[in-house]
Amino acid sequence: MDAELIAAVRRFNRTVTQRVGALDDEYMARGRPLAQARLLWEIGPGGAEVAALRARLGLDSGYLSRLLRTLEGDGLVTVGPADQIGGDGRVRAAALTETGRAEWTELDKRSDEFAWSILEPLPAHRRQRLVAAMAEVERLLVASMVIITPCPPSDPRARACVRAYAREVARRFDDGFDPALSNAVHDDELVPPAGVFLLATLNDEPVGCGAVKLHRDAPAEIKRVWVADAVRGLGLGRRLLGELERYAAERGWAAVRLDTNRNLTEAIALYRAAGYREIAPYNTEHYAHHWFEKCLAP
Amino acid sequence: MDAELIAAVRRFNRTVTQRVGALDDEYMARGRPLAQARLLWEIGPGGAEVAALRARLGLDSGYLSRLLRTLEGDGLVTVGPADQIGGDGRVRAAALTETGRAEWTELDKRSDEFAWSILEPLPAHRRQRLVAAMAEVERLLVASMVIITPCPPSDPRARACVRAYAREVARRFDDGFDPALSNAVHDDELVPPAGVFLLATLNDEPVGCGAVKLHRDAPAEIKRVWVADAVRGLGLGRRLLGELERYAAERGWAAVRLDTNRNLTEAIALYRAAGYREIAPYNTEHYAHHWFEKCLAP
DNA sequence: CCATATGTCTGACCTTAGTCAGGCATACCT
DNA sequence: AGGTATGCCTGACTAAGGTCAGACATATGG
Repeated sequence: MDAELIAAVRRFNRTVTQRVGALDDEYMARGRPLAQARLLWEIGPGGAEVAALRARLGLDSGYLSRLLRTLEGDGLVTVGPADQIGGDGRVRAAALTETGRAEWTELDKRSDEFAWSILEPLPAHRRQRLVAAMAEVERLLVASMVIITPCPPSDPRARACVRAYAREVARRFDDGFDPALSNAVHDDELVPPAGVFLLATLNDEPVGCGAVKLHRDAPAEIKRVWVADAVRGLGLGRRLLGELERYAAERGWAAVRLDTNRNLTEAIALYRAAGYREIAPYNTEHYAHHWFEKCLAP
Repeated sequence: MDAELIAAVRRFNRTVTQRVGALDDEYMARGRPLAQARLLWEIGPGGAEVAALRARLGLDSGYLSRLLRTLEGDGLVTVGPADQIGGDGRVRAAALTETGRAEWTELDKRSDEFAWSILEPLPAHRRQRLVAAMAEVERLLVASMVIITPCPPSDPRARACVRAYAREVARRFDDGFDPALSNAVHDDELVPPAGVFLLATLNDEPVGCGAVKLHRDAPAEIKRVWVADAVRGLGLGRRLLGELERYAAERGWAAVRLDTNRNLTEAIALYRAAGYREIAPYNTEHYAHHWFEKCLAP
């Protein structure tokens, strides 16, 4: 059965990604070297910083620089200091010239044409089905591309997640969210062996997090489970929860618990579905309305 | 609305074909140049003729030859005369050596691993959904990659289709199929301006056909609509029928008709669904039980 | 103000992918 | 038998993609 699933994925990789990918590249390139076309596309009408381009395209710094010089030579692009107020004087940004913008528009048009060439031979109802299936594949692949790793809570990406988490609860709690009123969590409580902070990333972008504190002589406590809007509904919350539970269980904790606010309804549903049962308050968290516990025994 | 469909296809191309395709290549290559890895894979444990490899991989004859020399030099492949009985002495075939077979097995394993790395992060029900959606995308993309073009009926690919058609009806008619008992169709009746033969190909492989005779002072007549097993259920029959009707309509014919055997139930269903109505016999075809006609007025 | 890190750039270099023209042997046609 | 087509091969060549070591200017931390 697993073998069948694997065979299906392989068939898909072969016929879809290889063939469609190659055709897409051809459409994109239109005579120009592919790397240049991709770069031009990535710069886009709004321009982009050189470092961002390097990260997005995964290119060597020297190689990218050379590609930019070529596009500059062809009059498609200008590279200059990225004059953001108070910005770093070393950082430079690429922008499209008039010609470059025209070229970009042409690429955009060709990309549309290619997409249409896939849809066009099909009757309307099959088009709908194809698009629906593509969207499903895309969503699930994105879900499978999310990577969860332990990460120090002081890491900038971890901080960004926690800030996003705070912003969200401030928006959703009935009375906003004032960190001073809430039980604080210190960084060192989320660093082994006291606990752990897990970061979820998609293409190196942080998209979710979760933490667990391993209390001495008490159940472990789960904190700060958060999932970015863009990747909700993909089961990431469930995965984070599972990883946190596993972390505690492997280190000998027999139960985990957590508190939550009544407005976080999806979170509450998630906890129930994951086998948590509601218990009496075990702390005095100002913003909590529900307390849950789950037994980790095997 | 069309724009939305196009946007969805573009998103799919970008995240799925680009990203997964690139990863797949990386897995495949494992240090070796990608072209070599692909070639090794394509040769396979059973070996392959050089010409077949060239066709499948779309490589230049000189380039392929050089790649084979490299693999030979690495002790992975042997190239020798393709000793099929009574075969062409110029044709040569590549086969894997012991080492080559081991390498091939390794590639196979890695391909499995890659597929599993996509499935693994997902819970079982999402895995099922992903595989189902992939299969759907694959089927519909295959459908959209079939190309229909006019083709002389004497073309070897056209002949192959007609032979496959004859084999199939011989198998399915109650009393077999003896061409001598059936109304013959001459090649020149299916060449413009007397008529046309349409060939459907998928990656240059013939996968279906259909023809129409433009009778003087009578409705056009559709013949030999056939679709290969591998691509049934993708709407190709309907597409062929549509193209044939269009061909006749554009040249001024107001109706098309055709005859068929009672055992070809899907064909009969197709004709009815496409707007054909059953009429009285208009010929004395020995194998026909039903006669259909469709009005082409706009 | 110094030492060190970072962002971008240039020059030198290499591999891979691919094209093209012609060569040689075998097959096919008349 | 001779002429032409075909299948595979070699040699010569080019472009594209990519790596690496520094150079240079601007931050950043003490």
